[in-house]
Amino acid sequence: MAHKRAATATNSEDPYLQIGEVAERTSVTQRTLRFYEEKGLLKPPTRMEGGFRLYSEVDIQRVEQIKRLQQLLGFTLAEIKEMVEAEEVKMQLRAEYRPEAALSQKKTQVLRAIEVTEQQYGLIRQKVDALAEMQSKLEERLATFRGWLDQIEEQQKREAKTKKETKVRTKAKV
Amino acid sequence: MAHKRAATATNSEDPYLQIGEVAERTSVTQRTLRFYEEKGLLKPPTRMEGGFRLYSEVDIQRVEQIKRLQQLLGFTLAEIKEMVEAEEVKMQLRAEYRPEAALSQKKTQVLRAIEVTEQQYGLIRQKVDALAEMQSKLEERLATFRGWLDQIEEQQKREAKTKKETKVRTKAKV
DNA sequence: CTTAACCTTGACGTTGAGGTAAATCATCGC
DNA sequence: GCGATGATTTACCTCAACGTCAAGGTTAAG
Repeated sequence: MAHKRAATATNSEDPYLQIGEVAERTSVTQRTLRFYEEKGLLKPPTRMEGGFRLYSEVDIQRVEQIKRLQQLLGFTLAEIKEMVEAEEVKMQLRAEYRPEAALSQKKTQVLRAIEVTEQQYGLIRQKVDALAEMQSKLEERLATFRGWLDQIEEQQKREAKTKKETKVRTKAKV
Repeated sequence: MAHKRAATATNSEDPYLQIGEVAERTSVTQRTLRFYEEKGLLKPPTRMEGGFRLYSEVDIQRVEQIKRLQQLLGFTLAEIKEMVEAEEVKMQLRAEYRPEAALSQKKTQVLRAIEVTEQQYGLIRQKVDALAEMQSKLEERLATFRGWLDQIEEQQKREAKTKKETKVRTKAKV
């Protein structure tokens, strides 16, 4: 909390971030960041002479992506690593996309990228489908419950009017 | 594999299943079944005198539900336990839904069930939304890649015709 | 009755995803 | 140059979600 070391450690171009800042901004611990690096989920960041890690905005994006994949979608870190590597392939592709390269070679790269992306797409679709099904089941349930509730409330009204005993007939498939 | 003990252990009404059968049919290990029981995810099944567990079809359904929640949605067993307990509430509700009960009491129960279900619904919606976003991003990507591919292929055709050197201009936002 | 195939409980092992602690080095403000 | 704060590594700890023996009881077939 004390002496805020400027976000830019070397006063060069990009605002480089130290591990503490990154941890704070992404809400993961420093340990986790090092762990991800260890496991190949984050590429080893540049360092300053002292050995301190210097992260970029891109790294932050990646951490956030990892968190989403993990928390919302339940991927394991191993799976995420694969996806991240695929991402890497795409990035490389983009970086190396120079007209000078042989066309056939570029074609191969693009094809590869398409393949990888399609695979990811398939995975996500599967999950979406499964979720959609659960969702509709829950909707059905809710409808049933609400129906019951209506009947009960109507029944209550009627009961308030006539003190006579009445039988409720509200049995439905849940 | 040898002497197939009949699926019905006691020759009473329902076809009760032993743990081995259940394991096979649900593709989880016996250990996992006992583990789930230990953790309260499966209610303790009935036993025969020897102590052998006797499962019902309902138990199988539940195991499959657990698997879906776990694998497709990345819920932890603890979370699943909560959901399963909520499910239990609903089942109880259904079972106890007799006209004899006080109306106000029934109303409370139904309200509770609705609340629980709505919470689950919200959880699922969150995930669906997040997934939908990733999905559309991937679609965008695929479109971009396919565009590149088209350009490359056209380029190749042109190159085949004229041996003249040509510069490709295909830089897009990924 | 024996025996193979199941089942029981229990205890310890493993893997994934980190947390915590200790000892040392680096930086910054002064 | 000093001291506080923060970073680095190394090492061990934890919790979840099972796997894997171990030691013995149960059941059906022959």
